[in-house]
Amino acid sequence: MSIDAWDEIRTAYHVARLGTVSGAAEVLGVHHATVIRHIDALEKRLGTKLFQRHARGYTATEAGQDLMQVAQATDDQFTQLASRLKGRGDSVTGELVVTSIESLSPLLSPVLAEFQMANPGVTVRFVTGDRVFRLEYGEAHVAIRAGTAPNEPDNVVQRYATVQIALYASRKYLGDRVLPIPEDELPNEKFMGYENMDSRAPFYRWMEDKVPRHNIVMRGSDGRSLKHAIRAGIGLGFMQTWEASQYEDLVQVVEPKPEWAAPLWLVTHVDLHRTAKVQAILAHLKAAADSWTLV
Amino acid sequence: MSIDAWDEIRTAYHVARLGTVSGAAEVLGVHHATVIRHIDALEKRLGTKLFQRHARGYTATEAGQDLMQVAQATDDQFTQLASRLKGRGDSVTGELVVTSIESLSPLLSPVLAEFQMANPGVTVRFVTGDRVFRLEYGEAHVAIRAGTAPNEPDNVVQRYATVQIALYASRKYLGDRVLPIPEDELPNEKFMGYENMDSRAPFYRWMEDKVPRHNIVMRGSDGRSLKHAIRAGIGLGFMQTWEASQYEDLVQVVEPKPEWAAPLWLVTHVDLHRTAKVQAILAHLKAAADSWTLV
DNA sequence: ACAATTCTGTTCATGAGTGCACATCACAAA
DNA sequence: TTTGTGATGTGCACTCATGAACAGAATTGT
Repeated sequence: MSIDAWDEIRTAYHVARLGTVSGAAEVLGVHHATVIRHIDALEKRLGTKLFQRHARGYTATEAGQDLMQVAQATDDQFTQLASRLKGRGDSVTGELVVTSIESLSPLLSPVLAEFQMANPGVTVRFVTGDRVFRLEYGEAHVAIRAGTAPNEPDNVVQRYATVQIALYASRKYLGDRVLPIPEDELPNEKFMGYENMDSRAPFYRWMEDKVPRHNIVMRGSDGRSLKHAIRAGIGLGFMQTWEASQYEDLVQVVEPKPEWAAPLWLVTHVDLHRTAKVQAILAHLKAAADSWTLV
Repeated sequence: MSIDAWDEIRTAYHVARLGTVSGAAEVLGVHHATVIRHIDALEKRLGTKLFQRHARGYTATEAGQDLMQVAQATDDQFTQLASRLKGRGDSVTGELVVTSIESLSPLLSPVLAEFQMANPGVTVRFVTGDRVFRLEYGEAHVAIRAGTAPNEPDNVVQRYATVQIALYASRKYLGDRVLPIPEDELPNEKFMGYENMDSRAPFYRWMEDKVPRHNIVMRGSDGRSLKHAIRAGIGLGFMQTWEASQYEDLVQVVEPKPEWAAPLWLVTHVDLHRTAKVQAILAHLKAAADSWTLV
């Protein structure tokens, strides 16, 4: 059975500490009648006299002194807690959880690593997965979403960068073909796509639209395996321009189309958005985006 | 700067523990609106978000988890305190401070020692002194007072035993005198008295009245030295009958007079009177008095 | 797909707790 | 002795925190 009158204990603590009801009332910022009532209620609740009353003030009994010691410790702990929380709100320390779809991982990882090195006090956790991590359940501080603008309530959404998408193939696949390949001949090429058909990404809808089923020769569930397949020369596949540019053996078969481009969104929960830590990572992400050449 | 909203912390603790406002409200026995208000107020006070709100409930942020740990410890300590105080009210343990005038020390000491052996958990402190120890300042649990009935407020006074006083002398002083000495010849004898003249004890007023100054040959500040002086044969002196009867060499010169008798009073502070410890010592003192043969 | 349940969040009337004023008492100083 | 100060204690008016009711939203069960 726990005590459900912490404020009364706090009142009793100050009375025991100062020795008088009036003094405690002044410190607590309440009327001395309130202090007396708190003491009476607490003694009734505990079934023990905590103080001996006399005209010069209240002196604590053994029980009262015991309570004072416990309350003293509590007061110290609460004070420490308060300063700790105040400091935490203004400084970037502790855990920082960032989530995004898996395909943005190679883009974001170095930025996050950079952020961690700039803020040694913070532990960055970068979680990716097929399921959407929900900010409102505290699963992450920041989410980088792609596609249509998310409009969940209680989430603050900011426009971020835009990822350009183009069609790539390896030199091995192309051989000595002349580029560019005319657009109306593209459906005859072999393609690769994602495992889950319900991907609403515009470039995949373009592919499902234009390319006959039998020419989609491979599907993968993650971007890494698709990338390897393209480089192995199985066929054409969509890639982000910045990622493809890192590989010498990949050739841009079709230039990025505006309708393929995927907008990115920075999403944070409203309860965490104003904290220094979240603001810091947002600023860092934006600064990194400025140095990107995605177009 | 300490926190002055312990109840709000308690509320937040239960919210963090249970995960929902409704659940916390039920445990706390308050309306869920109250819980929401407490959380909002506490977050505003601390300047930090403690929870992320969503339709399924509240999940604690890092700050909230920190608070929960501290509050958990506090709750444990308060629970322990409560059970400790409850036990203390019903059991006779800890310190027991008894005060009386110094002259009652030989009468009470063995009784208190007996009480301590019957209650091993208690530490008896028997304080005597010329100054009156005040119960209302918590200086003692029980006082044994002599003389006129004390009527301090907030003190509960009970009639105790009556100490009989008589005039004694040693055989050495009396020699082969025939007893009793006629009352009108008593002023010619040598007397001993207390140092402080303002003693309002009736037998001393009798002495100051009847005996001329030059026959009061010695004054002492404590009973022990007077007792030794009487046994050494310096003169006559007042003693309590029960104490004098323990010494073979002392002779009762004048029988105890009713007007010399000193009534004893058991005095306790009203705030402590109902505790088991005080009740136990009072019962023990009364039982000891029943076995006395003071008359 | 729809209903039921279970949360949060807000508004408004009410009552418990608070503040005020005054009485009382004890101690100290003039 | 008297006066002044500073403490506890108590009745009364009032305010603020609380509780009730309702609305909205999301999840769960059928």
